[in-house]
Amino acid sequence: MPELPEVETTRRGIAPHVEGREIVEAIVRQPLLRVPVPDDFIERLVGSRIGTLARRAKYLLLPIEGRGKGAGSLVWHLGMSGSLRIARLGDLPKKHDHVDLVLDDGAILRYHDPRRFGFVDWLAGSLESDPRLANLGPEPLSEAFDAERLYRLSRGRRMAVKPFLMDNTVVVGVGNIYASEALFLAGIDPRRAAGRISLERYERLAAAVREVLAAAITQGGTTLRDFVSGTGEPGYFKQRLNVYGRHGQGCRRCNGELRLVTLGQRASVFCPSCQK
DNA sequence: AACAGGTCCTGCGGGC
DNA sequence: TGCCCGCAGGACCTGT
Repeated sequence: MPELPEVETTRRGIAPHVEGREIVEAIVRQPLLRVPVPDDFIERLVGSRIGTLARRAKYLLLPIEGRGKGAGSLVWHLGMSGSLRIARLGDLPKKHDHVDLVLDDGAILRYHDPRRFGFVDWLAGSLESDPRLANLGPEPLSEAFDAERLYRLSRGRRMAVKPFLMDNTVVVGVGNIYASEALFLAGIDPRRAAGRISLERYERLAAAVREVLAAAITQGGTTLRDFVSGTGEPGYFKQRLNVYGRHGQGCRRCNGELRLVTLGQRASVFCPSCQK
């Protein structure tokens, strides 16, 4: 479900409700997520306080200002179908509401994830000490991400540019929706070999990635089925999608029929006349 | 019944 | 031979 804009929307939505609050109760209804909820999850959290939320790639990071057992962070990933939102005492958990953190003002941070591809894990040390976070590429909205990087890392690579753009060691946070959209905006055929794209065209692609992610964050993310922000609202970027999910329909630029192909096991929609 | 927003692992083939 | 890389395919799970 969530790519970078949805995770960032979640972070912004829940932050005002959880930062600085003490966790008074932790409830784990289903510990078997992609990574099992740690055995000492509850004892680690109860009585601790939540610091300033951060995001790295599609991971949400919740600093835990621990007491006896020491400080650390929760690393929370929403997988394909996860969402974190604020509930109130008395809001009964629904099916697939796997984890609750009950806060000292009665708010509840509630994790919902039907497919259970997401997880919440405890990280005792620095972010670099977690292998999941250590080898990530740069944030797409940071200075470290630019065309020169895309160009350099792609030389000699025969894989299609779309899966290349979705490689977390190249740049983080770009999933199937926004990779498709950025390639449309840049006018690049998603099937083109990554190593055979010029620096000039990567300039357009890097700009398109930044543009589409920033616009999606502004719109509160993309809601395809069930994504909701931390406060329960859907995202409105779906109305702005040019290609994702629109195969068989007309291109918004040339009105030609959008085509569907599979690249790296993922559906990929593009306009054969606008994307070369 | 196929397909869905994401990672993680295995295995193969090729180059050194 | 052995090791590393790039890449493809499958696995994980439930809902529609």
